[in-house]
Amino acid sequence: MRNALDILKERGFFKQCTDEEGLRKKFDEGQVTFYAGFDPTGPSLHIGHLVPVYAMAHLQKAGHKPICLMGGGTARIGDPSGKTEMRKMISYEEIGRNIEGQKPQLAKLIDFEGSDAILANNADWLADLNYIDFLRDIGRHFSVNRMLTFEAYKQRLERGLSFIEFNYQLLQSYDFLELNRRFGCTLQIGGDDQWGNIVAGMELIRRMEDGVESFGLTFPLIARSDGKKMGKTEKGAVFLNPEMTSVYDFYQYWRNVPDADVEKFFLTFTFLPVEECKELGAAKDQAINESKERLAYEVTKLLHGEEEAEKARAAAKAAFSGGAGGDKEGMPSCEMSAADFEQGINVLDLFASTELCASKSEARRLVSQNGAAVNGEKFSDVDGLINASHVQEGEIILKAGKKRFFRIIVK
RNA sequence: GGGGAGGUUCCCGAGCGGUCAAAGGGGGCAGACUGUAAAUCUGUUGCUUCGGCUUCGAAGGUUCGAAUCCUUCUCUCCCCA
Repeated sequence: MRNALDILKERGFFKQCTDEEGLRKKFDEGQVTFYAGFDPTGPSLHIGHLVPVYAMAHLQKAGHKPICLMGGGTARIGDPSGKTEMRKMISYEEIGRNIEGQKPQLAKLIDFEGSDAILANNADWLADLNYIDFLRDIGRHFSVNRMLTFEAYKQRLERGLSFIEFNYQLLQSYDFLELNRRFGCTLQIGGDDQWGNIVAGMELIRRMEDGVESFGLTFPLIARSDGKKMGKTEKGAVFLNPEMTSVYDFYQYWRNVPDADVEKFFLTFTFLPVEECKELGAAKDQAINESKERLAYEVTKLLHGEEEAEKARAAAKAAFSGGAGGDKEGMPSCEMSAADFEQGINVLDLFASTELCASKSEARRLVSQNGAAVNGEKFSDVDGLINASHVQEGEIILKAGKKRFFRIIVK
């Protein structure tokens, strides 16, 4: 079997490693237990959280043992790495709900059922820590001088850093130590912003466990070539929970990715062979456009299942190829009664009642700027009415701009 | 605890008694161009029954009139202890 390190490298999951040769050897020798941390500060993971999950999936496929560490304890504090603001504190109760929400999402990519993968929660050992004991046993191994040299803290020193956040590194290091003791975990992986915390954890293990060796590996932070934040849209993050981000929107996110990112996204977010990813990403013009359709389908299939992916693809095709034919099932929609259309409904009111427009003013703008369409026909009369004559085959398709569709099912 | 600087529309940031729904930039939306890409250009960007209505940390007050002045409260940042 190929060394897991090579797999990560060729798919773009490798930024730096504390001891590459040592880790390579370790991977060759047998199963390595590794972990990555997740912050249950929200009810659902979003696309931006996925990189570590994919990396874990690759390592698991290569025969290694993953531990997903939910930061049930640390979520109450907030990691200062890469952030300029202190995070809101949330209750244990909310954290518990968040963990329940995220678990099945992790399971889409990581196999918990038929394997020895572990889902841990650091609240188990952090929640009841004794402050004095912790300072004595753990705190004494940390040098403030040293911590202040870490990039994550340096930046925050200018903006302000609370003592609580300053302690994050100790807690994360302690996590690594605990996982090492409990499960023999010897490798921590994470985004490159975690480098400092990972290294600190390794050092703690070395000191407290009498020279036990551990490793750290980080992946590059995945950014979009257009500078937009990964997984963020105008509407906000693209979540994995279909109630927060519809499968259709999820699909559309990948469908609309910049050309320059296609190869990278295939490598990172699908399990297609490397060669194929490169080919798909190297395509030009119409061909790369088709690559994006494939990308959207593959990623949607992985995270929402084949059936949902088919629906989203069919809905997108139906919407973009002129409206006729195709399955519109996956398109955002609502139901209205036929009686509502007898008198006719003002276009502005209708658009404003859907997710296409947030207010009537916005609808007015849209219509007067010639951005609205009904059943594929431009509709620019602000005072126009939508009535029964617009109902075609029991539905009305509204369109805002070039690619936002909404389907009204008339009963 | 003492002193100072501030909180403006999605974000940054002007405004400092009327001409302010509030400059400018970013972002967003729409149009043109395209490939459901990028870049570019143009328009637009509080809500509205189009009469008005609600916004400038919160509550009061002064004024014909306040984002702009006064009082109290609150939050943030900085300096000193």
